[in-house]
Amino acid sequence: MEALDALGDPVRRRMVQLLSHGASTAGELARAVGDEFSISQPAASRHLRVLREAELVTSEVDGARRIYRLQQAPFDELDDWLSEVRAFWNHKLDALETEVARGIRARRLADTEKNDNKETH
Amino acid sequence: MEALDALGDPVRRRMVQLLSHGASTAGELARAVGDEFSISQPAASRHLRVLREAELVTSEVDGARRIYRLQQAPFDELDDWLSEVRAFWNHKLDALETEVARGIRARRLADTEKNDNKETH
DNA sequence: TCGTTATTTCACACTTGCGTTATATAACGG
DNA sequence: CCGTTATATAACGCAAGTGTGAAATAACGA
Repeated sequence: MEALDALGDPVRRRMVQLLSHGASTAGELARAVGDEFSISQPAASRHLRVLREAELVTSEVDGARRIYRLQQAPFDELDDWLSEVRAFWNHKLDALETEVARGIRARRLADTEKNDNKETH
Repeated sequence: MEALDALGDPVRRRMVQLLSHGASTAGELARAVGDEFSISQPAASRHLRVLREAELVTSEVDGARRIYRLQQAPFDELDDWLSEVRAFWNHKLDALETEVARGIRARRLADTEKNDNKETH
């Protein structure tokens, strides 16, 4: 799931989203994200490079411009990964509860939420 | 899709995957990823914090230990995002091709793949 | 109550990533 | 050919992320 590495950035996610509506040129993409995120053309170009290297997109030369297109495979993989992860919600009970259930449940209600919030913040 | 920010790290992805098999304690998770990625327990704890703050997991106090659990909502959102992106493969033609198709198609075959590889590397 | 176990936080070093401006390429339209 | 347009790369600064060891907390078990 190296695809997720590349998607860990809002600019690139936006580019992917834009590309999901159809192929686009580097320039169009750069202008779009440039407006939305206030970044320069070279910055956008760099993001495109990351997407290319992660093989989430391909670029095709058309004269002086490059046409970018989403690539299917990595998104299929991502979907598989997600499905695998999400599959567990079909279980009613999970591993740890089964193993060490005794002793845990008793103390739960008291300290759960508030403690969690305190330590997170 | 801030969830994707947190998932842009292999250690955290592994943790999520482990948690998808059922709840687990900070210690168990730390040992698991510690072995696989050779990182210390505090490092693992920090990753758990990121997951917590992204609300991909919740932690529950159980005496001296913390039980971590996957949270459903963010994964549902991720799934929605992915579906939206993937939806475009149902189209046969995309925006740019429709607009500027003339002149593009002609040159395609020649320089596509090799140019792309050269510039990517 | 004390040593141990579980986990987080702190302080800090180091690496990585992202943005910028300037510059290099290359194709276009006259 | 030349100026313009489209993109990518280079060089560099800065902020963010990640790792480490040490220390703070807190519950546990005897």
